[in-house]
Amino acid sequence: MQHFADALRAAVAAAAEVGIDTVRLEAPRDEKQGDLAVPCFLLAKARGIPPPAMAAKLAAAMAPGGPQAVAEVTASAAGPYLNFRIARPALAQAVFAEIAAAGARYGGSSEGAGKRIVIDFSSPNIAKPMHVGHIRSTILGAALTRIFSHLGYTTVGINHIGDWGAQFGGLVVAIRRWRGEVDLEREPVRGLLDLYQRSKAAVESDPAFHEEAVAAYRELESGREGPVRETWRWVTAVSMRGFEATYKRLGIEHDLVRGESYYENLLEPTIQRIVAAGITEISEGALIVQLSTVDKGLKETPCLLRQTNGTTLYATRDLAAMFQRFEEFGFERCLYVVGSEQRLHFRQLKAVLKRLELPWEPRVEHVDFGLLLGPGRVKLASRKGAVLVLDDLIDEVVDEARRIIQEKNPDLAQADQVAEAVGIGAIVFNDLKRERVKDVVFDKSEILSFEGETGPYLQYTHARLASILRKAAANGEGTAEPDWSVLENAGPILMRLARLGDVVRGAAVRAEPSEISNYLLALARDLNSWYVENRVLGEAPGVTGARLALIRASKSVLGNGLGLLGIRPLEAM
RNA sequence: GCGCCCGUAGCUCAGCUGGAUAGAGCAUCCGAUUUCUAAUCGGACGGUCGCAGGUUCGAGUCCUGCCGGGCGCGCCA
Repeated sequence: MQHFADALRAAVAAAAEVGIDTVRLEAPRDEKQGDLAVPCFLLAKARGIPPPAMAAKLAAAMAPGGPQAVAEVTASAAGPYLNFRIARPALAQAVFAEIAAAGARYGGSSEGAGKRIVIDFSSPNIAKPMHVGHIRSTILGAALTRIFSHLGYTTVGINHIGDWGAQFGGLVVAIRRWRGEVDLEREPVRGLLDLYQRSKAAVESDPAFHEEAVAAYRELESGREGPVRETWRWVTAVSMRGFEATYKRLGIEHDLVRGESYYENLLEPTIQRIVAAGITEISEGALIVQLSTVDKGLKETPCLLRQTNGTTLYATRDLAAMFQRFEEFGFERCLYVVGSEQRLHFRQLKAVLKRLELPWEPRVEHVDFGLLLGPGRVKLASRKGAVLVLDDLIDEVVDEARRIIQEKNPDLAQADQVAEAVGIGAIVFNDLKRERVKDVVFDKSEILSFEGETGPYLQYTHARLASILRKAAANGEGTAEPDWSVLENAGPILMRLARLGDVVRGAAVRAEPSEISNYLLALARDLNSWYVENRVLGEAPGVTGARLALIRASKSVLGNGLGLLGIRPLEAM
């Protein structure tokens, strides 16, 4: 397919006598206008003729037998536009050949070979179960990891779990005092959550508890082995086991699990390094870096590295982690998949890197995303009260999927596995279908609906394509020489199939998986409409052959795209 | 007050680096199943692209101002 685009640009450049870079090839809004088009405004200006005249002149030059004719392509002028239509048989064969040759790699490339992308995602806090507030980072980060891998990058997914901080002093004390009151054996995660919440309250209301909590945290920070550290380790291990189970369900893996505690010993060297650079100052007893010289917007918000009481802060730990990551991985990009409420924080970190004059500062990116809102657009706060545990949500959606399968396809084999995949597909797609920056209103009824622009819709489309292929194989159909002329009406699908690589690349550049989601929705819509009108099986052998080739290629592309998002393509549902 | 983000159909959103009559899904209404899975498909209804200027041959897209909503703003993470 690419060779058509290249040939067309070259031909237009030659016919218009301009440099190839001034020729912009784009997809017309309306398919009827053509497969590709060149608006002739700029070309006309360069040559001093009116745009419609330019378009007409180019169309003539590119007519069959003309000096710049491109094989299999018809050029026509429509006002100031030059439209191209690629002959369907040639287009179909080129696209299908590419898809078949690349297989699971289709849509990918090797452009990232030898380059590393660090992706910090999910990063839940220990002692609490993962709740719905964590799904965005988790699902976005996992999708980005797959997208970059598909483009040949070496990805390093890091789970920066929150396993450090003063709150663990309180938790340790709560465990010490009340461990007999909750079931830490059978339901350790829920038990810990209970104790965690009680410790939060106790720290505020009970001065004695507060004092003990502070002492416990100091003990933890000291690095000494002992009961406090042992308890903390146990909490970490229990929590991680819970997270791992959820990740496994979602098909998500991290390459490294490095909590905040990992950087414990790097904090002082990090501070020393920044102090040595001479950019720090003491303000109101705290060690800070002024940022206004590199970012005017940060005039009133310097970066705090050390509190008056001597302890470090969030920013200190993140800076330590950034330095460490750059030294260890020499990343091409380092992505932080973290909510947009932390924009200021990351802007500050980048400003510190700028003040240090580190050339790799632009490679650090905050891949931010909008808020998760509850019904009525109120913020779904994790600290107060009832939050929806992620596993419970998954269970609920999977149950609904199972119910619908029972209703629509009671004879389906392996219905439980399919229900799991459909339920998870619904949740994952719900989080990837909109632009990252958009807030997500957590609407359970929407997640439980499997109609319209949903993961199950895409999986259903895929399953139907699979079903047609299965039946064709069983009938021994599709072996005849395809009659490509019957794909005359499949132009939009063919052009779309050809575009996956561009879409994946764009999604990577902008760290925006929704671009793939929207592409897949459009592809599925095209396909569902198409095969209603174009019967595949039982037609003349050449007709069936050509249509089967389209189905096969489409299934492959749809499957690849779903895989990138983290949704299982299903053979039946 | 300052900084940043968002503002397209009743609701939720697409609209690629500005380009040809602004597109989907949901909701509402009508229709399609003797044939490849109706978790589908077709049709109808529905839009001064927040407002006002500006740049441009051309602006939903770029610039400025305003309005509305949200997030954040030194010793939490």
